[in-house]
Amino acid sequence: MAATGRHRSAKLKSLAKSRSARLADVARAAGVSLATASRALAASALVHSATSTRVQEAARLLGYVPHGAARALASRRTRTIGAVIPTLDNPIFAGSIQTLQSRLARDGYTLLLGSHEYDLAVEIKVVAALIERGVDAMVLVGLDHDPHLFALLVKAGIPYELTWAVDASGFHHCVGFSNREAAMRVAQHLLGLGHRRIAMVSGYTAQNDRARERVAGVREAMQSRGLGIPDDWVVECPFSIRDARVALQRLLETGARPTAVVCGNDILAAGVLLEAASCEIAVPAALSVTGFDDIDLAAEIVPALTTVHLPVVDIGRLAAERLLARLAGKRVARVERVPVELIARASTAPPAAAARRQRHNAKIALGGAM
Amino acid sequence: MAATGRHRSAKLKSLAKSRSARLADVARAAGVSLATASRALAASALVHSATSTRVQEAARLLGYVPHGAARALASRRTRTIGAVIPTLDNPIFAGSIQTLQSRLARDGYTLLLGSHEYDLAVEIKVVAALIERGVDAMVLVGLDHDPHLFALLVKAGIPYELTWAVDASGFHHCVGFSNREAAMRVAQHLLGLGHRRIAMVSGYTAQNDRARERVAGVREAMQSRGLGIPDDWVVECPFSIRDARVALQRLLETGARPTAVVCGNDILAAGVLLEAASCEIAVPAALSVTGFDDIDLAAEIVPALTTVHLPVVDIGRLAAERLLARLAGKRVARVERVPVELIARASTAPPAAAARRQRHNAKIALGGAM
DNA sequence: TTGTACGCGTTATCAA
DNA sequence: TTGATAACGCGTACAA
Repeated sequence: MAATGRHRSAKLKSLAKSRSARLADVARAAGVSLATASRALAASALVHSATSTRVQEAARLLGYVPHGAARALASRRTRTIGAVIPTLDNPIFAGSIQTLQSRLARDGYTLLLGSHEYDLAVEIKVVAALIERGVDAMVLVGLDHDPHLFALLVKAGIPYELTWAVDASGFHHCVGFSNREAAMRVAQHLLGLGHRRIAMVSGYTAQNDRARERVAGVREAMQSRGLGIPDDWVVECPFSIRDARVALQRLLETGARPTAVVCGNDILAAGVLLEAASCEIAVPAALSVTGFDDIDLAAEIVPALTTVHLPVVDIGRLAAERLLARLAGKRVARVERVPVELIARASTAPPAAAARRQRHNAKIALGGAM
Repeated sequence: MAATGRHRSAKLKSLAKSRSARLADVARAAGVSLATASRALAASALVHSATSTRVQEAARLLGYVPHGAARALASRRTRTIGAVIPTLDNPIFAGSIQTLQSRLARDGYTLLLGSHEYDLAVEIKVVAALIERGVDAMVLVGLDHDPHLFALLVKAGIPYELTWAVDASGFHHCVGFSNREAAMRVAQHLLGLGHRRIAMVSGYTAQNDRARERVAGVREAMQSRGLGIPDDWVVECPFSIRDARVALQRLLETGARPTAVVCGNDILAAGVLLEAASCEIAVPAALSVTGFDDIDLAAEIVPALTTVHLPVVDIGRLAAERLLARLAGKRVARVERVPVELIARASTAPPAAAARRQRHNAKIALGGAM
């Protein structure tokens, strides 16, 4: 119906009721210049409070909504932050993105989301797309990335935070923890219980530093006791309950049976627990099982899962706050470590042999001392 | 180091090696005008293929990245789509967002994500923020929204799709299914098994049409058999395993015990199953339990959960494709229904009394007929 | 098929 | 404290 911009008559324009108001309309209504209107709405201190309220009022009356693209073009920032994660199909990433998004929204920032399903070739394309969208900053997961990815970010002058891991070199800004040390603690817990025959069910380690470091951590803890893990006792599979069940089957087919299975995350551990149950392998009596992440299910499943608690919410919040601080020109420590904690629950116990030995020793002790 | 825009000398500018290339640079390098360069990169048919390749090459050499904001300002579209969901802390939303995002990315669109944690007052603010960001279209969940929300979208001329439900009035574009009918099917399954005493554990229904319709569906199915549900047999709680456990406890405290519990989703059902196990209530012998959604866990938990399978991936994909089609000027059916399916697994069985009766009848039948 | 020139709606600079 | 005006980088109607 109404003319839509090709006709430039001021009178027509004021009649085209559907055209949404822009800053010029607000300025005219408030009887000030464009510049003053802009400053008033930006809550700049340089404007007289009377004019400021007049402008605010005019904006409210006209239902003025700033035009993001125009603002971005002029100010050279979009108030938009990109996050690229492996997948949303994992409660820890979903939870941390959730927090990231709410925290950013509080400061007027919006989250642009991308995911790559554990394919780093996809990841760099997603990153490029977000850069083109003009994100002011970016959140990534882990240390493994396409070699050109950081060059892209640096060239575009985009600050970024790596999450869920810490960069040993201290070169990248990051907020996370040492996956290796956390995994070592899991292994030490099992070693302390008397386990010597430990197997693993892990996610694919090829393009995933977190998974790789968790395997390395278990290996390292065992090596320091002169122990090792046979290659066919480290089974890699996708992060799903079903795949983990198959993985346990493969593990059990290797002949010799482990007394404990360390899993790369709680999803895998849930699969191992369920498969053990359906094979009538008692957990923890005949097999100890550990997870990683401490998702909700871990505490509720039977038997409750021994796992490593990760501060999912803190990671999202800290990533947001560190980026907001940096965008505001503040300095932050390059590396921010968050605490992780081993939660010992019912899925781990001394191995059967050790349990017998312990009972035996206890009897002797009782008989001797008392 | 280098001058950063305050100095406008062309010579200085060409020396400031870090300034990223813009279209003018590409055009100059290729020896064409701005317009031709623009068209060549837009893969317009109007350009000679030789010039086109020349421009592409120049762009590649210069590492040219289009400026999203400038492009958006000139073209009046951002190639960005907003999605606002209740929470990512639910595998069905996470999964469907995942698909939505990948499908959009395939067509060069990026996803702007917001969530509101089941608070519609928050939702409308998030929507307003996305509109200001200039999203070309929007995806929402369900039918319950702030009354002003649609006005906002219409005024901004933004197409949208409602998901996970169908609008009975046929007014809104939507892709989903009837939550009421799906819930009726669950109830009919239980009624068919012989259950008459059915209770419910539901999410909060106040601002959530999906939850409300599921409760209504069960009530409707029972009423058509002259049955009902006492008010204290419909317990509402947050969507978490822990809260569902508490809900079942409250249900059992009401004195009379139901023979079946219909849960608003699989998370709640998992909580009910786990709590029943820890109370030594045999499922399904002493209590039947149903879920809704068919998340991964449903098929794996013991006993495997009878639930309604929802096509999570299809909903995300269809929402994306319908929106892309509409943005391309094509027409799509206002309402797109996706099929849902009752999956009967091990968590449901005839109630104990009915089971006794059935065995009894079977004996008589055997004795009489053979 | 290509080029010219204007407009997109803001912010920021500079002068008043 | 305010105003005039020049960017910001690109798309596209129109002319050539």
